[in-house]
Parts: sequence; C-alpha cells; structure tokens
Amino acid sequence: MTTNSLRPKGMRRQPRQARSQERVNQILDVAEQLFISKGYNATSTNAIAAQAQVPIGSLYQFFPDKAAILYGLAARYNQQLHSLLTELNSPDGEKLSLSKYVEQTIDAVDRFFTDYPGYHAIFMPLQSSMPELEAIDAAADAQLINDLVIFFSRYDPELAPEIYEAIAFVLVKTIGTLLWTSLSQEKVFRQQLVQETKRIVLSYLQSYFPY
Amino acid sequence: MTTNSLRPKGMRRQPRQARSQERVNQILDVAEQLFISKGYNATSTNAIAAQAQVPIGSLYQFFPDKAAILYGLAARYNQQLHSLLTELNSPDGEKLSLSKYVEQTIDAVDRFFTDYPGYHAIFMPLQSSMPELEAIDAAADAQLINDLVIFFSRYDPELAPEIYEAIAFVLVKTIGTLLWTSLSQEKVFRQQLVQETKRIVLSYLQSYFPY
Amino acid sequence: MTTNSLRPKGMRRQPRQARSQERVNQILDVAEQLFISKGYNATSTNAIAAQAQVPIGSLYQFFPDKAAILYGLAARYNQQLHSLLTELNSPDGEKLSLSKYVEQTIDAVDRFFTDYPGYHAIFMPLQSSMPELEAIDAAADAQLINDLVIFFSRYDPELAPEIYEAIAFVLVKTIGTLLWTSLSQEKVFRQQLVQETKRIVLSYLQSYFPY
Amino acid sequence: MTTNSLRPKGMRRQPRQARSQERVNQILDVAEQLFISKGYNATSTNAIAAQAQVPIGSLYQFFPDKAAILYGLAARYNQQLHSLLTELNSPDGEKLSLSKYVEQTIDAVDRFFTDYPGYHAIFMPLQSSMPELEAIDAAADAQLINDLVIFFSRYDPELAPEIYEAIAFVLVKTIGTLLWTSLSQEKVFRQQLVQETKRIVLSYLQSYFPY
DNA sequence: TATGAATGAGACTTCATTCAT
DNA sequence: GATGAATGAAGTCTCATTCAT
Repeated sequence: MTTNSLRPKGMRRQPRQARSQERVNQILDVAEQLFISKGYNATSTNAIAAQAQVPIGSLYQFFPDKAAILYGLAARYNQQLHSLLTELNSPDGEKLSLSKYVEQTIDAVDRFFTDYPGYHAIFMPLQSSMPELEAIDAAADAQLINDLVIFFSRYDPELAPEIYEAIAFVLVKTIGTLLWTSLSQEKVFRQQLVQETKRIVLSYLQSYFPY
Repeated sequence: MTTNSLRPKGMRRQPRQARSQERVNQILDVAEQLFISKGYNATSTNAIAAQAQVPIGSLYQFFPDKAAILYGLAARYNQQLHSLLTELNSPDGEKLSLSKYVEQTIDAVDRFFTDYPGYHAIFMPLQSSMPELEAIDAAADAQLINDLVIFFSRYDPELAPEIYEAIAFVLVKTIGTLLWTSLSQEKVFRQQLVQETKRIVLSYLQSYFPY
Repeated sequence: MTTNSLRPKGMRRQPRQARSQERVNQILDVAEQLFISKGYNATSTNAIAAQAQVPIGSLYQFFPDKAAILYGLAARYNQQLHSLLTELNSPDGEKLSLSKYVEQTIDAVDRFFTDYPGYHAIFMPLQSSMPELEAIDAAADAQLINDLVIFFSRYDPELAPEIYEAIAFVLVKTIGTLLWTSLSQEKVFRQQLVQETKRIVLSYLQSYFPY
Repeated sequence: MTTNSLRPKGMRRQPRQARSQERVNQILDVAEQLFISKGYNATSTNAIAAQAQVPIGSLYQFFPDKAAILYGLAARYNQQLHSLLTELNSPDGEKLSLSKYVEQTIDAVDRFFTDYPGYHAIFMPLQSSMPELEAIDAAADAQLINDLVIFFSRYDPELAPEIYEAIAFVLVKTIGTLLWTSLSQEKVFRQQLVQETKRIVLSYLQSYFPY
C-alpha cells in the first residue's frame, strides 16, 4: 500500500509520507483526548502540539486551522465507523433476521462508542458551539445513513426510496443519541438503555417490515 | 415608566426587582440569539452586555459567571417546556389514547422547538464542549423524564418504576434529537421526520402498552 | 479647558478623561520613538505597551489596531504642523514679501522636522510598506496643501484655483522631501540643502508671482 | 529546452548560469509585484518562492536574505534608470538647451516611473521601515546624482563642484518625489503636476544658469 | 448599588531560515 | 547543487472578570 512496498532492496524506511502520517495521527490522538476532557474551545493548539511532541509549526503544516484538526478527527471516525458497519452489513451469505440484525448492529455501535468515546463527545458540541462547522456532522451521519439505505433496499426492495431515507435518518439519530447518552449512566441503567435501544429500533422496524 | 408606576400609594414593592427582572430577561434574550448564531464560546459577555444595553458590571451582578447565563437560559427553557407538557398531561378528565397522546405531545414539542430554536442549539454544546457543565443538561432532561414517569405510572401503574424511568429516558432523548435535527431539514423531509418520530415513539410505546 | 477647570474646591484631579489622554500620549510618544528607531513593522504592540508602562489590554482599548497608533501619531503631527503654519500665515497686519515668507516658512518647517524627526520618518514608509494606509499620508498633506492654497489665494487672488492647488501640492512635497532628506546629511551639506530648498521654492514662486 | 539547446557543439557555456539568471529574474519580478501590492513586510519569502515557481531552498541560494531580494531589485532598477539617463545625457553632438533638457529628462523619468511603478514604491518605505537598509536608497540616488553632476559640469564648468552636488541632490529628490506622487493622482491633475515639475526644475536651474 | 475602564494571561497563527535527503 | 518539510520564537489581539469611583 505504501509507495515503497515494492522497493527492491534499500528499504530506507518510508521517507516522509509515513513520518507525516505518524505525526498526523499523533496529533489526532492527542487532540481527541484533549477535546474530550477539556472541550474543543478550552484546548489550545499549543497544548495539542506540546503533548503530541510535535512543534507547533509542524502542526500548522498539517492542519491549516484548529478547526481542521476537528475535520481530521471526523474523517478518521467516519472511516472507522463506516467500515465497521459495512463489514456487518455484507454477510455475503444469508439474510439476517431483522432482530438479529438490530441486535448485532447496536452491539457493534455500542462497542464502537465505548472504544471511541470521542465520537459523539466531539461531534455533538460542534453543532452549535461552532455554527460554521455543522457540515462536518451532517456529512458524518450522511455516510451512515447511506449505508443503511443500501441495507434496507436490499432487505426489502418494495418501499419507496424516500421512506428508506427517512427510516435510516431516524435510526442513525436515535441509536446515536441513545447509545451515546447511555455511556454516562450507571452500569445497570446503562445496560438497560442498550436493551431499550434495541427495543425501540426493532419495534420501529417491525412496523415497516412485519414478517 | 416602570411597570409599577401606577401602583396606588404605599407598599413600594421592589421597584428594583422589576427593573432587574427586565434586565435579566433582556440579557437572556440577547444571549440566546448570540449563542445560537455565533456559538457559546464565540460570544463574549461584553458583547451580550452591550447588545442588551446593560452595563457589563450589572450583568455580573445578575450572573456571577458567563456559564451562569447559560444556566439562566436553561432554567427559562425548562420552565417553559415543563409547563407546556404539564398542561398537556393533565387533561383533567379522561385518559387519552396512547396514539393521541403521542400525537399531541410530539406536535407540542415540535412547536416548542420551532418557537425556541435555542433549546437544543444551546444544550447540545454543553455536553462536551464544556465538560464542567454537563449537569445542566442532565437536569434539564431530568425534569421532563420525571414528567413522563408520572404520566406513565398514571397510565399503567403495573410496570416496575425502573422501567418507566428507562422508557421516559429513551423517549426524551429520541424525541429531542429527532425533532431538533428535523429543524434543519428541507420542509418536506422535515414533515416526514415528524411523522416518523411519532411512529417510532408509538411503536415503542405499543410494545409496552399493547392495548 | 479641562472639564474640571471650574470645579469649586474638591480638585480631585481629572477623573478619567485626563488619565486616558495621558496614557494615549504616553503610548504615542513611545510608539514614535520605536517606529523611528526600529521601523513600524519591527515594533511590536507589546513592546510599545511595555515601554509605555501601559497594559497591553489598555493599549487596545485606546487603539483598536496597531495601525491606529500610526493614525494617532499622524493626527498629532498634523495638528502640530498645521498650527505652526497657521500661526505663520496669519500675520494680522502687512503682507510679507514672497522671499520673507519663503524664508520664514522653510525655517519653521526645518525646525519642526528637527524637533519632530518622526514626522516624515514615519509617514514616508507608510506609503507603500502598508498599502492599505496610504490615506493617512494623503490626508496629512491635504491639510497643509489647503493651508497654502488659502495663503496664495489671499496673496494673489487672480490665478485660477486649480493652479493654487497644484502649486501648493508641489511645494508641500518638495519642501517635505528636501528638508527631510537633509536631516540625514552632514552638517555643512545639510545647511546648504536648506538654502537650496529656499532657492528652488522661491524661484518657482517667482515664476508665478514676479513682483 | 534551455535557451542554449541549439548551440552548435562544444563550448557548453553555463547551462546553469542561464537557468539561474532566469530564476533570479523570475524571483525579482514576483517580489516586485508582491512588495508593491502587499508591502515588503507582509510579503513572505515563501510566497515569493511559490509564486515564482522556485523552491524556497533555491531562492535562498540566490539570495542569502529576504533583504537581499530588495537589494537585487534596487540594483536592477538603478541599472535601468541609470542607462536611461546616460543615454539621454550623451547626445553625441550639440548641447541641448536647458529647457529642452529638462523637458526630455522629466518626460523620460515620468515614463520610467509609469513603467516601473515599483521604483519608489519599494524604496521609500525602506528609509525608515528598515533603518538598517537606508544605504540602498542613498546608493541608488547617489548614482543619479553623480550622473547629473557630470552633466552640469559639462554644461557649465564654472561653478564650484559642491554646488553641482547640491543642485543634483535637490533635483533628484524633487523630481523623484513629484513624479512619483503624481502617479496616484487623477489624470488631469497628474498631467498638471508633470508640467509643474518641469516648471519648478526649470526655474531653479535658470536661477543658476540664466542664459 | 451601578458602572465601565482596566487588566494580562494566553489563544491562534506566521514565517525567515535551515539542513537532511 | 537542489529541494521543501521542519522549526519555534514572536506577533497581534481577545475577553472574562474586577474594583475604584
């Protein structure tokens, strides 16, 4: 995959591409931590640079803006979540039952949120703390919505496409919110909420696909 | 000039408190506008004071903190939404059917969000852009959740209270998110989303109260 | 002149007006020094504030911009030079001979430049080092040009006004440049240049007013 | 590809020097534009390199310093103006009349300023925006002054050399300032100023050479 | 009590120059 | 020689909050 993967012998180690990527990720990781713990605005670019052990000048070579770091984070999350769901949705063989699908998907998303607590933690605030960046969030969900639309139209090709769009939208927002807010709840209640999430989603879907 | 200027004679009643309240509301109104349009962080207390035509020093007499303005806004919203729902939930006589109730409630909340676009716009950011303030948000929803718990336990006193809690939580979050995000959608899709919100909520509730 | 000049007894000293003016002048004085010695761009607002013993925040309360400091300086110079020339030009009684007038004016301007070495030193660079500020300079000279136009039209009301405008423009620029560049010359040559300035100005004027 | 690619055979002549000169000129051209439009300080070496399509590293091989670019520009201008004037001053045969000479010279300089608007635009700012560079400017004018001194001593060898020096100084500064400031005036006034420049110069010279 | 000038830490970002490749 | 990613000191300006009047 790297430009150098075919290099005959030298193997001088990835010249810059890789080192850059390393730094970008370093920055993104640190930024993620800080954004979550102190909030976007309270996190200074200098703090990110310092903690990532990257000179501030370099940081600004990769990211023109503080906001660009957020975009970068967004892109990384989206990619991760998207591949998670894609993987889940293409079980080459048999069709899953609706309830199995819901069960699996919600568990997967729940795990994702647990593993990447920054996902919503970082995106929700954007929506109105930084009005100029709303687009990011929309784009993020758009991908997921699209994934779901594809799933549904494969699952039951009979409904009108607009319906799928609305259903997918509802699901993405609902699941996102419920699982995310569940994270900050006490363990027992949290688990109950995950169950309820499955329930609300399933009953909603069954109202459309009652077989 | 004051609201009290015509008061009979004695009993001076706080000429100041009235003026104060006026100013507090003035500040809150302006802050609401600015928080929505520029975001919480990008809005300076000086800007709020200036636009509200209140000396900055006075602002700090009413609100110890910039954050306190947010609290004030929160309190005002909660009170409004709470009375809206309370009103709706106490139809002195007959029990509404579940679907009627859902219909009415969601329409009411939808109207509320339309009328007070700041509600979510201001609360979501709190969640992690200002970690120290998460409590507000929780408190805000807590009130609503409580309202719902009361409603359900009246509606069907047979389930375990913890269940009501979970259901109410799920509903508050789901309705809140869906109706709020619907606000930024194109008209047709927006209306469709309101319908879908009713549908998901109703199918969820019917899975608990299937009569 | 001060708001308080008539105050009965208290004599509490000028509350803020004066203190502000004091600080503004302090800032202007320091800025003048630094602009001359290090150049406009190499002078930082922090350095100005520090050396003027004014908190940087206060500096920005008086001057919205670094550039505004330059404007302030400009205004101060203009006022000074303008009153110098006005004073000279209104010899209530008799008309001066042209040569006397030239002699006096140039000596006065020469003295002014010697006393306020910042005048040109600061304005010339503006012209293209900071394209967006050219206006200042134009405005500065405009005042002087106007003073001269008035003088000439009084001196000989027969020529067309446009001519006066052009003559005044030429004189202001010529005298300004020659006397200013003379400042950096060796003493003897410098004095010679002052003489030559008188000569070029006088021969030019005599070509218009040959009596 | 190089200018030399068609050269007969041997005698490789600097394939590099040619390319270098090309790049140096490229850099100088771009720098000129940027210095004029944004000012010296606001123009970054990186911007110059980028716009000149020359790697920043290469730029620093030709010019040790940002200031060196200015020197380079100065040198180029001086050479151009100097040859312009030299050409004019060596009218192989006959002596021009003073008025013809003034007329011709000023028209030539005027054209030069029109064609190379950077000349003064770039040099004036140097004078005190970058005190350490004043020398350039002095040197620039020195050449011109010298040209004039030679002209005058040929024209009328009777006066003392110091006088020529002073006259030349006055002329260079006066013409320079007047023609340059005329550039930013409205067309009609501008033309009038050119006429006035001729007039002031001529009346000054006639006071010395009244034949 | 009411006011608003004053404060200064600290935020984001730029850029001349170097040097490993 | 040629290249351009890397560096980090330093610059301008903001703003929540205080406190003397």
